[in-house]
This record gives sequence, structure tokens and C-alpha cells, in this order.
Amino acid sequence: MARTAGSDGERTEAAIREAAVSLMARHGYEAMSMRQLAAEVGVQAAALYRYFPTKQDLLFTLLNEHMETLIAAWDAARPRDMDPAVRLAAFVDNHIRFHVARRHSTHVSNMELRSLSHERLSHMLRLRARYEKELRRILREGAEDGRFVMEDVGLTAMAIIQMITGVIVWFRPDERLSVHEVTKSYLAMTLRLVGAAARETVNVPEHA
Amino acid sequence: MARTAGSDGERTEAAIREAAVSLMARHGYEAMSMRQLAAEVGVQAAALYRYFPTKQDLLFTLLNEHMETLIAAWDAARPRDMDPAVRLAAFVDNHIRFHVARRHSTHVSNMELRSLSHERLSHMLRLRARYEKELRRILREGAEDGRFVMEDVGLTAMAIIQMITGVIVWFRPDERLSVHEVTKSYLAMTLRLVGAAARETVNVPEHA
DNA sequence: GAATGAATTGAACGTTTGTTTTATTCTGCT
DNA sequence: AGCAGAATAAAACAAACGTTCAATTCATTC
Repeated sequence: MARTAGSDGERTEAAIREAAVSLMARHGYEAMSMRQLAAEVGVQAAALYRYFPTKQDLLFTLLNEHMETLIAAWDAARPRDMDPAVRLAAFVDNHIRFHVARRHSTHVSNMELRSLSHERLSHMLRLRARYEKELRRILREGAEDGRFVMEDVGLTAMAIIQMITGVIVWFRPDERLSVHEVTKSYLAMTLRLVGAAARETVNVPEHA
Repeated sequence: MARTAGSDGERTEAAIREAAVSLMARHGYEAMSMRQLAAEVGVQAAALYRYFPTKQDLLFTLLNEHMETLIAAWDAARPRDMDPAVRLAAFVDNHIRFHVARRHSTHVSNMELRSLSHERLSHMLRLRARYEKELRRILREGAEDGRFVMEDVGLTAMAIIQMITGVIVWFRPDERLSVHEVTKSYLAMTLRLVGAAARETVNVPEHA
């Protein structure tokens, strides 16, 4: 009939976010009903509206948080080194680790942009463009000083992003290969792809 | 009140398929209503059910046709040549051309598998597996006779598929680059990716 | 221990959903 | 000319949708 024992706003909001990402990743934004989400959280549908004014606001919050976190992660991981191959390696490493650790929200970010309003869509596309610009700069500088071989910087950037984001489509952490092995292989492929493999080898630090 | 002048079953069915692919690609399967689809075709919603028993049957028909056509296209294009580089080039060329020409149904095929029932999903996954096996065989044979360099055949196959399918995400036929230029660049990237670039150059036939 | 605000319920709203049924009109064949 | 059957319209169905609102209980402060 009303407030339940031990209820707590912050905890409920976190539970909503988590359940929403999981449901949206598995069934899609449109297919997830607010009642279904509420049931997963263990709450009535009306309670959701205390935290998110509309269903689309909930989606936007999740997508925005995903991209902001990704950009922040790259800002923290970006090396001071000037060697394009080192920077490219760091980019690939950061990208794969980040996305593998957030498979569900990555899925939602890639699939559900079309459910946003026009303004919110452009906001997300701006964030995405800012992130991709980082890769393009690395590629451009590598191409300019002759370390990388490529036909077209923009094209190569898209190809690499698609390739390394695609990991989450098939990767399952409990199977044949570890994250580290996968990252190492993808890094080798990326370096060959830009024609930088023969000249130098870049080490990937073995994280915890 | 009833049958309209000039109505024809075959034409109506084709119009439904076409409108459905377009709507699903733009808004998603769940977001497309049968009434919306009917309006696009210029018909009442009930008329759709003469051609497709349920909404999901309609989706399955489209997805199945897409994959069958893709496999048939590869069967027709596959070269008799034994050189792995030539065969890989043909695969990449066929794949990109096919998907660029069918951007909408490719989108639907990549996004809406989750809306299928369990049996139909496995049917689609079997078709997909059969197609991907072709690429893995080319890669394996190229790796075995030392023409290709790679860490892991399965991993490389997934990376290449993600990369070359990703073209449809950003490619617009009326912009900077033509299909032929894009295909050529992606082919070059693919060959470098498998370490086959330095040894040989493979020509892409300029299609009509 | 009463008052206050935060957290949640339960019921309801108007729409929209996929689908079915029935009646009606058109087309092609004989 | 007439008939069979294919093709569609119109209306209806129950169920589910996102969302709102008032009522109610918990946790906290004084």
C-alpha cells in the first residue's frame, strides 16, 4: 500500500539502472515494458517515475553515462608518449577492455540510439564524434610521419572501431580465450591493418 | 468496404515486404506497428494477415530471405582459384557489395534476431554459421600454407566480418566515396590484416 | 511521540497493440 | 453471363502499453 520497509532511494535508482540495462540489452528498448522492469527491480511500475520522468529519459541517462564514462576512461588511459603506434595500442587496449567490461550497456548504446528524440540523438552523436576524433588524430599523425600505411584516415578509423567494438558480439569471458589474449590478438591485427606491424612491437600491460 | 480496384496479391505482398524492411530498419521491429505498415502500403491492417500469419512470421521471412540470398550470392561469386588471397578478396568484395546494396535488410538482420522465437533464431544462426565457415576455411588454408599471418582463425574471421559488415553503418552511396573505392580500401586493409599485403596484389574487378 | 518528508503502492486513465471475424467487392475463368 | 475464389475493408477483441494520482507507510527529526 505504500513505502516498504528498508527502502532507500539511492539503492532503488541503482537497481533500476542495472535492471534496465540488462533488459534493454537482451530484449531491446521498445520490447521492455515499464512493468517488466519494475518487476525485475521488485517494485511497482509507478515507483520508477520517481527516478525517471519518462521511459526515454531512462534510456538517455544510460546512454549518456556510457559515453561519458568511455571518454573519461580514455582521458585517464591516454599515454603521454608521442609514438603513434604506442598511442594506437593504448586506444585499442582501452576500448576493448572498457567494452568487454560493459557488454550490456555497449549493446544498448549501439542499438537504441534511434529511440532518442532528435536533440538527444545529436547530443549522443556529438559525444561519439569527439571520441572517434581521438582515433582519427592518432591515425593521421601516424600516416603523416610515414609510420602507418593507409588509404583513407576516416575509412580506417571506422573500420578499426567496428572491428574492436565487435568483440562484444561474440566474446564470452568464460570461454576459450581471456580478455588479455583477445586484446593482444586484436592489437596485432590493428597494427598490421595500418601497416605498422613489421617495424615495431608494442606491449600490452597485463592488468589485474 | 472490400476489395479495391486494381488490387493484386503478388504486388501487394512485394509492397509489404519492401515497406516492412524499410520501417524496421528505421524504427525497429518492435516499434513498427502493423497499422503503420499497412498505411505505408496503402492498405488496411487486416489485409497484411492474408500474406503473413503473424508479425513475427513477416520478420522471419525477411531475415531468412536475406541470408539465403547472401549465401546464394557467394556460391555464385566464389572463385575456382585455389590462391587464398584471391578467394579472400572475392569474399570481401562480394560481402561488401551485397550488404551495401541491401543496407536496410542488413540492418534488420543484425538488429532483430532477438525478436525471433527460439527455433527460428537457431535456424538463422545456422545459416550465419554456414556462411562464416566459408571465411574461416579461406583463412585456415591461407594460414596453413604460410601465405597468411594470424594469431587465431576464429578470432580473425570475426574481426573481418565485423569490419566489413560495419560499412553499412556509415556508408552513404551519394557521398565522398564510391562503392568501388570503399571496397578497394577495405580489401587492402583486410589483406594487411592477415599479413598478405606485402607479397601480392589482388585486383578487384570493376563491376557495372 | 507527534510532525514531516521521502518512498512506494494500488488503482485507474486513455491509447495503442497484434489479431480475428464478417461482410463486401473485384478479377479471372468458363 | 455467371460463378468461384482471391483480395480487401470495417469493426471489434482482449491485452498491454506508458503514465498519473491519491492514498499510505516508513524513516527521521525535534
